[in-house]
Amino acid sequence: MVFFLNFENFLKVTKKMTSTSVATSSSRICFNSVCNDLKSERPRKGWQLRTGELAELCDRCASIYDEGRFCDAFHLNASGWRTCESCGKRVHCGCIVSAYAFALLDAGGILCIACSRKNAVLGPNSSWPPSLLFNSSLPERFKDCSAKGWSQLTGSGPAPWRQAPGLFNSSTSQPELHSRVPYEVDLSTGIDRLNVSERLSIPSLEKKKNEDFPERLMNGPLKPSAHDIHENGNTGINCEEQHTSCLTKPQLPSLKEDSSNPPFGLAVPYTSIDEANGQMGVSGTHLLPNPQPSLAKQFHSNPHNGLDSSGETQMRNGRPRPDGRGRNQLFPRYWPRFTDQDLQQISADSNSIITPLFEKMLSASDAGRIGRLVLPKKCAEAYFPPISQPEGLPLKVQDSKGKEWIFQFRFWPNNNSRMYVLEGVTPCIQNMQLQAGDVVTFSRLEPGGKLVMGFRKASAASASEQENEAKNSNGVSTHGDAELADPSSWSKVDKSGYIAKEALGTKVAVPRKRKNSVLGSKSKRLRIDNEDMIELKLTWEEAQGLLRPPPNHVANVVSIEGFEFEEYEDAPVLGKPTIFATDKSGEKIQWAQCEDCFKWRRLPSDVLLPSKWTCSSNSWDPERSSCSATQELTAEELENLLPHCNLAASKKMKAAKQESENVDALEGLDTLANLAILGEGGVLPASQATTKHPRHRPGCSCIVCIQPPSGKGPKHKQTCACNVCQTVKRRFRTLMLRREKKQSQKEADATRKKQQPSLPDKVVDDEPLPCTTSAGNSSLNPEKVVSENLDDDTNRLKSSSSPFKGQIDLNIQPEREEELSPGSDSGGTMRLLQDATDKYHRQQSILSSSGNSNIEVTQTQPGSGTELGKINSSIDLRASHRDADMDHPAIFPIKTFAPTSATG
DNA sequence: AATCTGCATGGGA
DNA sequence: GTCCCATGCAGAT
Repeated sequence: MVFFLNFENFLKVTKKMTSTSVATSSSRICFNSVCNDLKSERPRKGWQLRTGELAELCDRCASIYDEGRFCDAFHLNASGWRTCESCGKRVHCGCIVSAYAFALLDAGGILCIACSRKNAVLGPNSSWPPSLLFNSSLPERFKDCSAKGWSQLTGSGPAPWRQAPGLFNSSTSQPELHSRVPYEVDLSTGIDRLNVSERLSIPSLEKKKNEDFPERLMNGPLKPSAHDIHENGNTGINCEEQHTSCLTKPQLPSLKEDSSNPPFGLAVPYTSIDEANGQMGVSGTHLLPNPQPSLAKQFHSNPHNGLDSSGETQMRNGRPRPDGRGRNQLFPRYWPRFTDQDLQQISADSNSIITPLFEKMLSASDAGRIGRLVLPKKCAEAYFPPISQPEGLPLKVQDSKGKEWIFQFRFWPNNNSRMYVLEGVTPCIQNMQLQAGDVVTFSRLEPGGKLVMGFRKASAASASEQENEAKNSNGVSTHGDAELADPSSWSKVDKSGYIAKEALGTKVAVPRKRKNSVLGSKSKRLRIDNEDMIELKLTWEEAQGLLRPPPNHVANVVSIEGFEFEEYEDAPVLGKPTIFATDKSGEKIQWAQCEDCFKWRRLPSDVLLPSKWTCSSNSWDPERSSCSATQELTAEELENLLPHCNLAASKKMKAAKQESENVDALEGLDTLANLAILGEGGVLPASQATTKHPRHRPGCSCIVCIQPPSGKGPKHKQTCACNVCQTVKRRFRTLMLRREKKQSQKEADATRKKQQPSLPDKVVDDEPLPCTTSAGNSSLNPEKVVSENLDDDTNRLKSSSSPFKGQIDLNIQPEREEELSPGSDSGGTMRLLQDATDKYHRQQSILSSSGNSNIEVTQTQPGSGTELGKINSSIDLRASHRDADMDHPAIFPIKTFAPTSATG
């Protein structure tokens, strides 16, 4: 059994070791347990001992060792010989000397190191009980795959099991961390290394440590091992990780299990923490994740190799995992999805082996300026050093470029649990130019166990997640939602870089997760739902309205989930939306609207206008190069001419202009993006939203802030005259009046509809319309909602002509958007009407009886002679849709607006 | 005032 | 109901 270190040999080794390193230096006897020759004056070095020193051998043994024949010579009769599954060569798998001479196969059996390397699937046998991995002074045949990485990467000297301060201590780059860090941690071992004195000086630590350990052990990262006993007996810091899934489960002794019951039959005595003396009397055999990178997929297929007791879990999972220790405990969304490129990116050294550990999509918080990256708990506990103190410890992480970062790995107590974070990630995040939605990956670089942090931009992440999904010929994912949600994932645009992410970032910076994505199911906050999709569609329609093909380029039209997007071979240009048409003579022309007077001017079809264009720039028609000149188009012609989407964009542009105080400096998509985050009253948030729900200031009276979370806490009083309550009450009145009107004058109403068949623009309430002409009313009037009186159609019509008011529509009930959206539920209008009536009566009762203004109003406007009138909206203040309200404040008006033609 | 820090909250699984 | 975790938020700096 490969893993069963021959106990006899083990004892010999450990005997030698316990006789200490002295044996290697002071003893004159060859360290080889079966050799009693005297060392020479200059003893030659053999394998590495736990102390970090090298076994000193006599010349003969050293020569044999160097030739890689040590086991052949001295362990021939020992147990543990196996045959390489590939070349058939016999390999001794049962002693320290041969620790790196072979690699364990998941499917069972071993490969000699040569075959292992040749196949590039397994590194040196990281599956060895780490306590036995003495690898600094291996025969030449092993060295490249074993020890050198340790010293090189950790800077901790040749002994891998020794402290690797270079990995985790605060180092000189962050001296301030020193004081905070009583630990020295070797990430490769995954265990924090308390300086002995400090460890001892923390009485409660061990207790906490014990608290830590069971969970840790269950996660597999830590297992008591023997070498402390044999070696130091005091520090016990020589924790090693178990580099394989093979040992995960069986080597997860509960601390309650006695060390005398070494699981898995490993002939390594276990001890648990020395509770008696409070010392870390035992070094954990740290269970490292299976080091096999994705390259070794074939070896994951059969988890049962007789050694892999974690195969149970693996089988349960039914899927391979790059890391056997933690992955089975991780949510799939954290499963690393490294591509070979990722791995290559991380490891330029072809000899290095990357063990994907986990990955995480950056949340807005993670990518924000706070610099705290929330770590998935299980991942943190599985792959990061155990920490018992909230302060945690510094963690040295190398990025894919080799640059080292030091983060503070810590946790916060949270609901009897912990919340693990990496602090101080901002520089790294910025360095990588990551933003919310991008994916950071954590992997382990072997040998050396160095923690490596990679990343995938959202586009890459999307691509990688959607590997199996069809891409159209232009490389644009057919999944329009996420692609559209994140411009960075829109390859063409992203590639061009013409559309700065910032331009759209306010709307899309948050991770938009794909439906059905394992990464996307976690948080509703991050999830894009149908409503968002509608919003995005519209938004991108608008965006498309602003995109002009680059000169001499013709846009390809790409259909993504039913929506057409223009795609340009070259970078698109942000231009003023215009309307292309053909005049009576058949000449292609375009109509552009002046930013100042809003009159439409005829222009040649091939001209490209800046996003802000005025009559004065109309060099093509000198007669109309002034705003005072009359418009060529009649209102009627314009009405027929204006496409909805262009108008929407146009109007937004105009709205933006009129809101020049806030958005003066913004152009093109910036304007759109900022419009999208206009808050109540059309006020642009002071800072770009990094979260979907921007932080509000005290005193903020927006619908979000005036409501306690989840509707708890004090409610509005009946006499409350706040904006919201007034609006709600007004809408009640409106609804009531309408209902009465409709019920009592049904026929009259029908007659009126017939009398106004040519007014398809008759719409409801104050909802701005996305596609009305932008001429005329376009002011962002924050008082619009309040001041409006919707009791009559005239007012409705009037108010409806406002294209955009930059105001949250308080009548929006996001979760009902779908069913209420025009066209989506034409048959349900009456039902909704009934609902509204019921709710109204209910709320009236509530209002009159309790003064509680937790009002849910459903306001319904049945079609007024046209289906476009079927716009329903509702408000549920009780529910206080914090996120929804603030997430898309400026979008709501778009979503529920029925398209309508110009009203002049 | 801005930023940092530690914890609380609440939606979602 | 529990747990996770994104993010809010209040106090500290």
